[in-house]
Amino acid sequence: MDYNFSEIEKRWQAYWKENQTFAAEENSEKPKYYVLDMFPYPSGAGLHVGHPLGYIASDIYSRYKRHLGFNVLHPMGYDSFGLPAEQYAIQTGQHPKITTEENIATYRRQLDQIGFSFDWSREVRTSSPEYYKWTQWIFIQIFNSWYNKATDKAEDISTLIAHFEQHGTANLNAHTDSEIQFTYEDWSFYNEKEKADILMDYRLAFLADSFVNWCPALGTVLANDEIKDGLSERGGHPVERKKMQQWSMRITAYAQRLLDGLDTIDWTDAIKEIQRNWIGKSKGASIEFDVENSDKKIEVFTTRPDTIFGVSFMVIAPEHEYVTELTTDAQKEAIEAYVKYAASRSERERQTEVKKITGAFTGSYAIHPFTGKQIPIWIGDYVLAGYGTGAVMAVPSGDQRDWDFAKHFGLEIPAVIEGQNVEEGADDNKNGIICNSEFLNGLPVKKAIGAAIKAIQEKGIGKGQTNYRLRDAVFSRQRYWGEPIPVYFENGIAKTVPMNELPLTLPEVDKYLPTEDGEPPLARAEDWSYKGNPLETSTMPGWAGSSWYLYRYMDRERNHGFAKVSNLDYWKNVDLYFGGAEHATGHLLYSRFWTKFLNDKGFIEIDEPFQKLINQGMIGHHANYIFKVNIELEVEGIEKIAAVQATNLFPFYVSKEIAEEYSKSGITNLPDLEIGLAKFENIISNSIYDKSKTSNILKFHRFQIKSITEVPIDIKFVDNDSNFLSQKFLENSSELIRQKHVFVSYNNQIKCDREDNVKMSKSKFNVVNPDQIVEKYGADTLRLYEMFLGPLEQAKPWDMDGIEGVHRFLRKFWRLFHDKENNYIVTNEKATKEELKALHKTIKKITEDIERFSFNTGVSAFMICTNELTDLKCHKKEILEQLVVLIEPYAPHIAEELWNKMGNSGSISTAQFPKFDGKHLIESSHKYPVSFNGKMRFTMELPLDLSKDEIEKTVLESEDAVKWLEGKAPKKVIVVPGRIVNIVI
RNA sequence: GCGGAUGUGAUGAAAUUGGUAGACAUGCUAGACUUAGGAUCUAGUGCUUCACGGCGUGUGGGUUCGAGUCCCUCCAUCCGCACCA
Repeated sequence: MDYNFSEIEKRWQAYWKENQTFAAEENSEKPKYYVLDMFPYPSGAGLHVGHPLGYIASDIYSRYKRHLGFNVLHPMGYDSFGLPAEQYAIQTGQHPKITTEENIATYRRQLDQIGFSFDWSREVRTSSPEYYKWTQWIFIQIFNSWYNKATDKAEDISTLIAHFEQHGTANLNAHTDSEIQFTYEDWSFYNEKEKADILMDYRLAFLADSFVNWCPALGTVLANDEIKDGLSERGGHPVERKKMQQWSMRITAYAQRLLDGLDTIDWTDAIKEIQRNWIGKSKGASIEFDVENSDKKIEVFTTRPDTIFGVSFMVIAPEHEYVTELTTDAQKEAIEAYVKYAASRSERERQTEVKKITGAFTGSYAIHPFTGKQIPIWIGDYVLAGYGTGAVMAVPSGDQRDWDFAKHFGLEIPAVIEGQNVEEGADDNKNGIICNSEFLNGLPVKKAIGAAIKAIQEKGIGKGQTNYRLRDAVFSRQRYWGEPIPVYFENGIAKTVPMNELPLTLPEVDKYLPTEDGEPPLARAEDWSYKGNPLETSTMPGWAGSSWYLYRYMDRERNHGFAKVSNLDYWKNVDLYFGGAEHATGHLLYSRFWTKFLNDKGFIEIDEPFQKLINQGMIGHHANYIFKVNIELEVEGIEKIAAVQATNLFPFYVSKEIAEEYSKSGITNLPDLEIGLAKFENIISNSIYDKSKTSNILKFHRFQIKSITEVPIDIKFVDNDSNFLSQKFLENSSELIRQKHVFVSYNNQIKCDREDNVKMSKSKFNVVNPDQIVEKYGADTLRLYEMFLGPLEQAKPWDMDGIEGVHRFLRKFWRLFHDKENNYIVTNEKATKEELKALHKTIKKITEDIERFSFNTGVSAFMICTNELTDLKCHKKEILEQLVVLIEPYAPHIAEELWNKMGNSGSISTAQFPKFDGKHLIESSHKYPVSFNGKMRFTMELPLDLSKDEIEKTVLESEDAVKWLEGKAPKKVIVVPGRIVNIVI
């Protein structure tokens, strides 16, 4: 073979490993450059072709920076706590630690064979006690801190205690949920528990009640996306909104700084906008409404206090603390039913299904603060409890959701903006003039807002206020496979495990499930206590470990706290960060929060973790589905068998066509029972199903289809063109068939449904693994191909169609150095003008493309250059040596090989990057496109030193121009020297 | 619903400041070499037309000598929305 990539790649990968080629230097004089990839969760499916996309891009940039003389830090690790390993543990009993280690080993092998220039001496794993010791340490730091708004910083809790001891809450400007005011004397009389409770309202990591999606049957809390139609995705159990005591992080204290920081970092506007929205700063007013015959006041926040005269009712969340009290006896039944219904709906559903308008009247009335009118108080699930005050003053003329609610329940819609047609819908634009609003009449909206706030303040019923949509982040997880929270409870008081006893390691448990009482899995551990006091049983969320890992990489010695101070000072923050945009509001916000916190406490100098961010697009792939028919059987002589049981007993799968046919038949009794039966017989005659064991079951006389569910099926079992389930799969004993699943088909063929461009995941069985590609074409081809697919930031489907072309290119590149017999043919001849032009054009293009992260056009540039040099029959070292350095970031293995063949020793990785010299590109003439009325008609080669007038004259006199002018005189001629000529006729 | 993005040949795409639309690949067609081709090489390939030409960057409009690029309208698709990571 001419270009023996597998031998070359293995050799150089071994060389890099042996020589620690890519280890970042300690105590370097060079300028630093820190390139980081979001570390992967090591899933059981292994690395798929989507993962390396970002890694290749970051690797190209890292290698490029090394050529420019930077000390590059380019590490990799694993975000190795997470649900999938825990799910697997629940199913199989295998410790997640073992699963995770196996998966990491696979990832490492796969990463190594792609030839990344990672500094593996700094690897981190969030699940290793050595690492999470410091995650726990940071948690304790946060727990022992409060936010002083006066200094606009997190401070040690001791300064707060000192303030309480001297002044009580007087002159305190803290970020807190507490409204309790007390004097220093009060404080001195509080007992330990009372003090602890007060401090808890100030701590940045704190215990509080939060709403969660509780699934009683599973005994666990579910994520929004684990819930489908109010039922758990796994098992289909009911889920309810429930208040539970949870650890939370007071990220809201940082809302303004998180907002301001966005202006200092180089991220895309899209991501910044998402974060701005998430933080959701809004200016408006908080207003308290009195309630008739009650001393309760309902507090609302509105951005439109100017529309206060448009309020015709109030809506409070079904979970609002006053619901019970506000409900009159007459409405009791309705309200209770509605509260129960609302609890069954997920927050997502409540936000999404806006057309489904539901609510109930409490029977109570609030009093309008200005008009004194009665305002009915409703509950409605479009108002979310965890959001703002959990109550809104409804202005149906100004807010579409309020308008929909009013229409649905026949409530009044008073107009407050001149010219408003309240029958058509709400009008939320801020350009109108206020009317029907007493003292606000005639004011434009923007002025009215100020006037309304002033009036509200004067009346003492509220004040102007800035609100943030951002909520405190729930930090507890009722799971096993996460960092234990280093807290124990002594007489009900939360205390942290002493620093010198960290890490608090995960205990062994008999099962990875919650206890019978619904306690998290850690409660199963024997003696899960600290000095006789119970330890916290919830664990930390996935974002804990990933919020600070960038600092751990800076210190390879792992011997100096969470990271060595001198190294923190040298590396500062990540210069260039690669990762998916899906982390926009999770990881990317939380790590900014922790960085600001660590900065406040003086542990680090920097304020933002990631200076520049690149979001690589997702690589999707098609997924295939078949349809599982869930039936209810009536077996001869026996009672009806329930749906779930029948399905398990006799599950069958059908193609999309049959599923649709079944769906159309109303999912009741099948009209063509015989046909249905015949299909079963057909299967049996095809011996897909064990006949001997089914004879009894088949004696049913009726079956009902209860539902049809889509089930993903491994793409490797499905023919790519026809979407038929492969014959092999049907014939051979597969896993599904071993479980006695039946496939109903026509002519023994099952056509699967196909969905294109789906995110690759183990659960969809559509993962494309890079291993076979590397084996067949080599890592350099994979690297180039992934870059060649399209713009890095754009989502794109994976297909293998173009990979041959990229591979052919590398072989063509190889042939610039070798003849047909694979003899090395590079010469020391002097390069020609054309050859230098081809090279420098490429140097310019490649440099610009890397700088703007346009790697796909970079690959094209290499192809063009190689094509040109091949045509020029150029085999000259003067040209090729530079070209090899140029291509090294993209295709490092072949570059190392050729670099050494050309007589260089050692690695190419720090060779100087070629410098562009414009003198090779200077042209003496330009091929001018000549347009008539903007349409290009012909081109004309003209010297570049001609003046505008000379160009115009020459062009107009040309034969082509005369033909196109058709004897008419041009109205206007536009000449842009060096570019175009446009003639207007 | 709210928020963010994307629409260009048969396909992945290119066109960096408004200046020759479709570079570079894939696929396809024809040819060469070959016992053979899933190897290699050559030519062609936006649509339409015998041709001259006409039409072409999701839709409709606007600005401009000139628009894929700027402005407005509508449509379609994808992504995120707080316990997936």
